[in-house]
Amino acid sequence: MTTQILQSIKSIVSLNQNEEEAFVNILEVKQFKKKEFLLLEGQICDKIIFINSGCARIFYNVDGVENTFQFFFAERWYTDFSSFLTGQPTIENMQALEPCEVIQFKKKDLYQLYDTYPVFDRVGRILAENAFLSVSKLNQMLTNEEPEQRYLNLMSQRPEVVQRIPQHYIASYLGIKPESLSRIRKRILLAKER
Amino acid sequence: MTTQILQSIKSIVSLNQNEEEAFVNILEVKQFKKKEFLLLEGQICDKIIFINSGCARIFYNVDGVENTFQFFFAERWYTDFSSFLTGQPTIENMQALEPCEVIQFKKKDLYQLYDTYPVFDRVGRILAENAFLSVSKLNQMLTNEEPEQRYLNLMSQRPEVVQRIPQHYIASYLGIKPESLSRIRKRILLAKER
DNA sequence: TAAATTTCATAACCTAAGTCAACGTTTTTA
DNA sequence: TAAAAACGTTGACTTAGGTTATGAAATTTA
Repeated sequence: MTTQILQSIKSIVSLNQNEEEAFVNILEVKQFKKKEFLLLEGQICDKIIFINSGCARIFYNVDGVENTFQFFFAERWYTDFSSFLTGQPTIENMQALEPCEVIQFKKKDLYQLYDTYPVFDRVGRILAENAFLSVSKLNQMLTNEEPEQRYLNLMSQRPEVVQRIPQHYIASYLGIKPESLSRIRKRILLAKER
Repeated sequence: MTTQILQSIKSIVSLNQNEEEAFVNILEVKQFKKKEFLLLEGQICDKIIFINSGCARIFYNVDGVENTFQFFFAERWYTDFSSFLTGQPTIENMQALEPCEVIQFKKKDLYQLYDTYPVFDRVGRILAENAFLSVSKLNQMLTNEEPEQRYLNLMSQRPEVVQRIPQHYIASYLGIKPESLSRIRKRILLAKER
């Protein structure tokens, strides 16, 4: 159950037996059905989530319109770091798109680990840095790429998104309507045939 | 010269005299003329910049097209945290839009401070956290807002941008062409008249 | 301060995305 | 497994932004 998350941690730092046990002790395994919410806007995000299996999307809700901005698959870490840091309610929603098994742990337990085993400071810092790099990259794409180009890049760089995620969520991720994505796909198909 | 940056630091942590002197010792004051580059793509961003006066923009260069994604004024911190962390060359450009006086310090000097005075760990962490919050907010805007709405928000939330920054840079920040911003401004004006 | 450059606005036309509606297919659920 | 819901495509039409070109005003620079 905890094999994957331990492997992920150990790719960052090496843990001795005490440290590993202490870490495993704060872990909680949870199952979510399709469409269930792993995180709901308004909640305070006081946990860090690691996805064992399944996939989920993160979206903002603006006047009833859901703007998807990221997809997460197995082996990926997630927290709304803004809410996690500030203690303010989150405006992000995380929803299972397939049945999900996740491993999560609480902020307060992590902070206790920080105090007992300094090695976890480094884990926390690196997770935070990765979160930063991930959002920065997303912003780069949003700033520099048109929807059609983003879709082409998605196909080549993250094929599992195009294969596993329903198109209307991908459209939302690209900042366009499902009808427009449908047209883009048609354009791409026609271009290929020539 | 160093009054503003010290004040900014002291709003985060309190420093004793030794710590303050050690910090002031790593500071370097620099002047930039209008249009000069404080950071150029391809460089490794191994410094943190604090703006004393003037203003600057950050942009990506994509096939000769400059995509502006942030403006900085006095009292603001800047580093390309991605390049700073990874040691990879930056793809960000920082260009003075007005004559600028900045205070900067090097990564290696900061890391020495970390080792000597633990209080600076907290400074570094909080600057990093703020950097994250800032990119998250940008992501929110890019994901949730249309150019016209973003311009209206810019006018009310950051009037100094609209007042001091040439329109074609603002257009780029909004992800549109100067001609389109001109039309948006006209639309807003007409709407006001009614 | 005169010339050069930059900035901004506007017009005409083009293009991609939005909107609305219809319809067939796939998936979910009772 | 039958009915309901969700999903994806297409068409007709609208709209916002892109492109190209022109010119005036403001700012910079020599």
